[in-house]
Amino acid sequence: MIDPKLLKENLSAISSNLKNKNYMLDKGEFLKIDSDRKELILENESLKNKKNLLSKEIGILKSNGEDSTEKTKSVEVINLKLESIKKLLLEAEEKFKNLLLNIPNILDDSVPIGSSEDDNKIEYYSDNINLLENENQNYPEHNEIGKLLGQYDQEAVTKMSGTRFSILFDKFAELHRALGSFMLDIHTKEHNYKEVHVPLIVNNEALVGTGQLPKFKSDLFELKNKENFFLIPTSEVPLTNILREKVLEETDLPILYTSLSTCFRSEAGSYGKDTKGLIRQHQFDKVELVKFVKPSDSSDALNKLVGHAENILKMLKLPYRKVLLCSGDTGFSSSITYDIEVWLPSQKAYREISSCSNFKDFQARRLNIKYKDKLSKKKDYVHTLNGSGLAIGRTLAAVVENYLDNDGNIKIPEVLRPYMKSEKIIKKAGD
RNA sequence: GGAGAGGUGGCUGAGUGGUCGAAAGCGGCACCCUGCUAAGGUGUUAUACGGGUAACUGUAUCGAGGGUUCGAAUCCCUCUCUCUCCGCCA
Repeated sequence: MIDPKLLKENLSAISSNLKNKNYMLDKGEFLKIDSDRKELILENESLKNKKNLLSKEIGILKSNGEDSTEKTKSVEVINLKLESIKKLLLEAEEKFKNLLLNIPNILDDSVPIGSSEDDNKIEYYSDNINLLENENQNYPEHNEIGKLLGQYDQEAVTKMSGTRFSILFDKFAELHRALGSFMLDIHTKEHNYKEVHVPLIVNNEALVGTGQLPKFKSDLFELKNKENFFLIPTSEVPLTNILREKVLEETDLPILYTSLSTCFRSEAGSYGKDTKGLIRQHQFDKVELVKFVKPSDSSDALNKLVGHAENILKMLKLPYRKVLLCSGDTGFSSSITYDIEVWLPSQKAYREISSCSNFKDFQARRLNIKYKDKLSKKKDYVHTLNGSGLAIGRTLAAVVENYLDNDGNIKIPEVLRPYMKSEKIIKKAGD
């Protein structure tokens, strides 16, 4: 959530900043809602003040055995007024809050202005270590490879769950598990994150806190037989909500959490996109990285976070590039976002495999997560960041496609071999 | 799922209808005293939001929400969390 005070004081500047994110702020509406609310608050408070004073006087009169009916009547009159004001105030507060909850985060100054992904800024290409030699050849897609190898069966899963789900067998299943373990091990042992096992179902408030709600309900799966329950679209939600309503000591920071979890997305509005394979699923696994840091550290923390995601790709020797998203492509809650895109030979394209964002105080404000400054002892909102480290299904696809050899087998990346019972090659089915 | 007990400031813990934002102690901070990392003394010490240059001041907050009342930490209802016991279960 945007700081309402900041917004009010810098209305034009912030409104033009948000315009770059394709959000049109109605300045007049904001000012009106804000002043209406303010007026009601003041009236409410002054009436309560009168009431409190009178009640106190009544107490004194009564203890002296004096008559207090006059004053009691005055309070009754005030209470009637308060009742109607309270109603109006609640409405005004609701309106104000709704407006604020629907305003996206302010963009960082370093975000390039642009309207679509064409305006994103590619900052880095890795050495394309694994690219197969013959670039003109048509490479099979990971799902086709999987089918040939007997590890993947789209028809079977469609019968039980429908499209956008997958079933993996045998070595693919093992590879999937290995990737998760490998990533978690690197993040916990080398990047100092604490591993967390999270719930896959969360309530409405948790999702409002991280920014998925109220605006993006259609992207979520909501449980039907139980009120106010949603499947998580990413473990960012439970991980970030761990510290909700907390005041941390400055010395506690930074706090780094990582989690391997299943994620659920309705993928509404993406009909026909990425219909094959593991790229776009209703259900997928992902290792998530979440950071809570001091505001002064957050920009550095983002660079490190991106580095942690890149590290996994480097260790897997997968070709990738790093992209700074332009203003129009940066998400609702984010101030600045880097995407890591992995090379998929079959698509002859780089595809997003990680998205790393600095939310600054946007989520912390919604979740009320603060820290106490060591010197000034003042409380302030922490900054939160998160990124994928990485999406398992897409990583598996990338490994399968990039490590395909000329015989149609897949070499297991060196770093995964300890996790794969020293299997080096996924053999063709029936061998 | 059933039965019971409980949730008060950084902590311990008083407080069952009025001057209670809340005693006392501990802890913290400031100063004083003291010839030395002891003991003692005095004062101070919750948070959020709003008004005022400021001194100061208003509102809210005793797990959460609602109710009764002129007035609620205190009475009533609902929820939630913790603890104990029983049942069930991976």
